[in-house]
Amino acid sequence: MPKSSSKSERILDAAEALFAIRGYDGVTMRQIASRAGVDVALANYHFGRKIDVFNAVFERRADLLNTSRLSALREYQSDAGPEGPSVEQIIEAFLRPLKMALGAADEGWTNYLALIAYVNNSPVWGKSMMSSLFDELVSEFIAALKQALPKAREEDIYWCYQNLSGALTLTFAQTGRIDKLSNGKCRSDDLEAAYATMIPFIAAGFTRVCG
Amino acid sequence: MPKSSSKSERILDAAEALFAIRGYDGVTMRQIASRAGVDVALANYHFGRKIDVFNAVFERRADLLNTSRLSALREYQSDAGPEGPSVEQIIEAFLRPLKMALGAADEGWTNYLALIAYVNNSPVWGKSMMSSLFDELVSEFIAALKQALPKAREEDIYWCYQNLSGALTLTFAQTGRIDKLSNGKCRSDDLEAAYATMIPFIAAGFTRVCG
DNA sequence: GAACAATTTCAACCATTGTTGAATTGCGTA
DNA sequence: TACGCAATTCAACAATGGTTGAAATTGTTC
Repeated sequence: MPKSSSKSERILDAAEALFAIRGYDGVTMRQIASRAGVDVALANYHFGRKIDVFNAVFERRADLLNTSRLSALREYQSDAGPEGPSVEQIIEAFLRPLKMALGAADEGWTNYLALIAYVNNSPVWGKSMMSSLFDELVSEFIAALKQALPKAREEDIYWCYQNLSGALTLTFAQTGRIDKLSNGKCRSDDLEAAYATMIPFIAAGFTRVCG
Repeated sequence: MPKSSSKSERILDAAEALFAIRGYDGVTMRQIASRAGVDVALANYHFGRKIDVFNAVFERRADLLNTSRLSALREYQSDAGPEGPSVEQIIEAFLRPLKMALGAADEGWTNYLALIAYVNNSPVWGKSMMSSLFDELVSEFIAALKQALPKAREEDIYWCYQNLSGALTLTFAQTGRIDKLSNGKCRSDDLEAAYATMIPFIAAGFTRVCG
């Protein structure tokens, strides 16, 4: 909420934070406006209808996230020989930008990732919204995984990717809340630990199923 | 929608199906009543406020699910020696009842699992609602995993469980929708395949991280 | 069958919602 | 300074939301 950012961006920030927590239908235009410190009608003026605000929020950071992930993958690819990067490296490239995003002081990225979790887990728009923005990138990673796991059946790779996607999604959704089960030993927002555990976990799964 | 079931149960069925797809705020009492073929006021009469309808739906099948999962685990435990069941067996016990539920002709269980996915992924009530109904059972499985992985650090087991939970959650959320990415090769509702892949995938992850 | 309770419907209330059109302000430019 | 356009606010509408009290129906008990 720095005063430097424009009102139109403050609206997106507010919408992002609210949608991420309460979902599309759990948020009203008035709540967004109130949090942004603007009039109710302003969101309509800038973006159109409520669903357009939601889409604007969802698309705002997508490109940045995609290029960030892709460049991490490309780095590994140019460092590797003709056999391409390892499974572990590919997974790490897929997760690294997110870790950095969560490490940032700005909590906007945290909210955005929680929003992605909400969308990805939503039976209604889940598939279509995610596909339109992230399929291209995901295909890139799938291709890299195929190369790293030449013996794998294609379906197995997709099922494994779904496991990866699910693990990520739940982690994003819960960042910032304390895990009761572990008596506070694991904080959901301790992304460092989650990240460190997830990479070998997922890589081992891929290797076992597709190796 | 068999006529045999009482109106109060028809309300729960309708609410279950709708909440699972559109979430709590995306469903109106009138939609529930309409789908159940009853008057709007009847849901209030039977259950109280809207949130109480939601809770009633969420709690209705929880016990059955818990006992089903637990008995699968107990079976493996009594068949195993003093070292207890293997990681793979424990995971399988955790998933098997769900597979059976999804194989049932009744689509009520499918809806219920999608609802669990919605709740578990919700930053708002996720942790608290899941804990109140499933923590006891999960602790049982965690204990079994500890025994099967004696060298594991406790936090690692919890982080691995979170990966398992996330993979499951996403699968439940998407049952019935077609996966675009794989060009229809993987149908999200092909639980047989998802199930077959997930067990070795998750087991390998646990073994690698906690072995 | 009468009395009584549980169930179900009917009708309506009031608060809130997304959205809009008109009015107001802010600001760069001729 | 006056004009023009974008940005912003104000006020309000029509629709829909959850909820409720009273009436009507059904079921149970004596």
